[in-house]
This record gives sequence, C-alpha cells and structure tokens, in this order.
Amino acid sequence: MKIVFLGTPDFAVPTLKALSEKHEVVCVYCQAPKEAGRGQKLQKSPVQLFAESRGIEVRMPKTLRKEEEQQKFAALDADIAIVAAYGLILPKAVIEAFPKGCLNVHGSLLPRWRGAAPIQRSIEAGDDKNGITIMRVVEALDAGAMYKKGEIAITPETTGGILHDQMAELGAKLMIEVLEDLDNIVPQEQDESLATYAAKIDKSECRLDFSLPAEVLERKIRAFNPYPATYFEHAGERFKVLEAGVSTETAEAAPGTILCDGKHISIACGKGTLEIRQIQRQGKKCMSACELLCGYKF
RNA sequence: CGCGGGGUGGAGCAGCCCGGUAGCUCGUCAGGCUCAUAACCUGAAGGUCGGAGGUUCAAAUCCUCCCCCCGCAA
Repeated sequence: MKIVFLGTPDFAVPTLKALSEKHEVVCVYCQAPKEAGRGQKLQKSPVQLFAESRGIEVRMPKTLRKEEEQQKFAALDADIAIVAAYGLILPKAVIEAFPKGCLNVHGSLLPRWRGAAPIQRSIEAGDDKNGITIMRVVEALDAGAMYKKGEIAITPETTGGILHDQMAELGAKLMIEVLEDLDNIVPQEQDESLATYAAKIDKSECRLDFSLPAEVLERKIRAFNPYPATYFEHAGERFKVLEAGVSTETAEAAPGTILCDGKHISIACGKGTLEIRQIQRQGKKCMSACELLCGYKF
C-alpha cells in the first residue's frame, strides 16, 4: 500500500518503522524542528530523524488548513494516511483525501482516555490496564470507529516511560495487522457514554501535594516518571521524585514533614507515608535515597 | 549567544571566595563485640582532585581553553 504517515514524537517512530518495512511510505508529515533543550538549539523531531535516515520525503507545514497544503497532500495519491501523535488537528479534506481514508494509533482503550496524555492518566488514575486502539480518524477528537485493540497490564511497577515504550511497540504491531486485514474488519463505533478525557499534563501538576494520600502521590510519581517528573521543594531547592513506595502507617508529623533515618527518606502525607526511593536534586543525577543521604542532610 | 548547578578514593558530598599535610557519610577488606544483625567498636586498603596550558617557591583552590553530566525554561 502507498502510505502517507503523519507523526512527530518517539511514540510514532515504531509505527513508522514498521510501515516503512512492509509498505511504501511515500511521504512523512511531522512538526518542524523547534528551539528546545539547553542552549535553545533547533531540534529535529524523532520522526523527522527517522524518515531522513530512510530517505523518505519529509514535509513540515505549520498548518494543514490552507487549501494549498491540502492539495499538495492529496496530490501524493496514496491509498491511506496513518496518524500517530502528529500534533495537528486534521481538516476534513485531509481525512478524506485518500480512498482508504485515515487511521490513527491511539494510546488508550477507547473510548476511555481520549486526548493528549492517555498513558500517564491511566497510571495516575490507578487503572489496572491500558492499551492501544487503532481507529478511524474523524473530525471529533479520538472519536472514530475502532478497528482493533490491544491491552497492556498496568502493574505496581509500570511507569509512564515503560508503558509509553510498550504502547509504541504494540501500536506498530496492531497497525500492521489492521492494514493486512483492512477490507475484512468491520469497525466498531465508540460508545460515547463511556468516553473520558486524558487532559494534557500541566507543569503545576508536577509539584507533589503532601496533603493528599500517599497512595495517590505514588501513582502520580510513577505515571510522571521519567517525564515530566514530580517534585517537591526543600531549602529553596527542587527535588525530583522518580520513585517512591507507600507505607500505610500515617506519621504523627504534619503532611510534608521529611523524616530521615540515615538510610531512608520518608515524607508524611495526608494519609499514609511516602518513602522516597529515587530522587534527583537540581543539577545532580538521579540517585537512591541512600546515596543522597550520604552527602546531603535534610 | 536563553538562565543556572556540577565533575574530589567504589557511591554521595565538604574543601575552592581568603593558594601551602586529601576531610565527611556510606561501601569494601581484616579483626573484635553479640544468641544474632543492615546494629556497635577497632584497624586497613583505595584518590593523575574531568582534561590541557598558564601564574606561583607552592594550585583541588587563581587565570585561559576544551570535554562530560544535570536542573530551569522550551
């Protein structure tokens, strides 16, 4: 099949890779390099880097709303468009440009967790599973008919980073399977009454609020690991918390009080206690609580 | 030129501003104490102080350049 691929971040790369090995990817659309990182240098997106390494044409329009861009898109004369975390809303003209339409790989078991951050939100909410849905792109956000789903268990060890990587691989696998059997699958409409939304993560959410139960904070720490990562402040410094455990015994100290015993860092919460396992001081690398305490006293 | 922190025995840090014997916590090894222990006591090993120049009688410490790591912001 002749495919046009639209995607930008790491999440999209496995799917693009799989497609490029099984089909003819005639063109890749992604977000243009942006100033990012230390030094504010222009950085190409993972999808752009991959596409260029494979010699695939890359286009990076700022918008697809202009008729001119839509015509250039349609002129590619592909069979189908595949979308994976592209970052732009697709106009109707683009969705309907090719005979087999437009398919999306989404990181949740739709209709649960439509939206921007399904991976982190599912862990944060305490779900016992999440997964991938391959579905048709429609004008409404993540609301198209579903072709195939695949589940991934969320365990007490599942972090946002781990789930992200598992999802990216599963998404690629399922997309290939769907394309192989495209004409025989009857897409299933989503039950709108079950839809939930995974809001984009705001920086302000990353600060740990110790008045909350330790259990809730631990889930957020896990969901936000490694990015964007939770933190608390102490002595004017920011301490990222990458991993923590929950103790059900509620400390007598006020929420937010840091309790150290030389090898362990515990923080009193609204309910229960959080034992910090992996922590990172600003300017330093991530380290275990024990290591930090060797050289730093709270 | 976006802002900033850091690279010191295996790990985490202090020392640097006010140059002159390498320090602390942990770990490791040996011995001791103990019913026992991740606890305690004693002792030991282990460092080109990121790299290259420069200043100086003398540089971890001052100056210059380079390499690497990280926080913010995006």
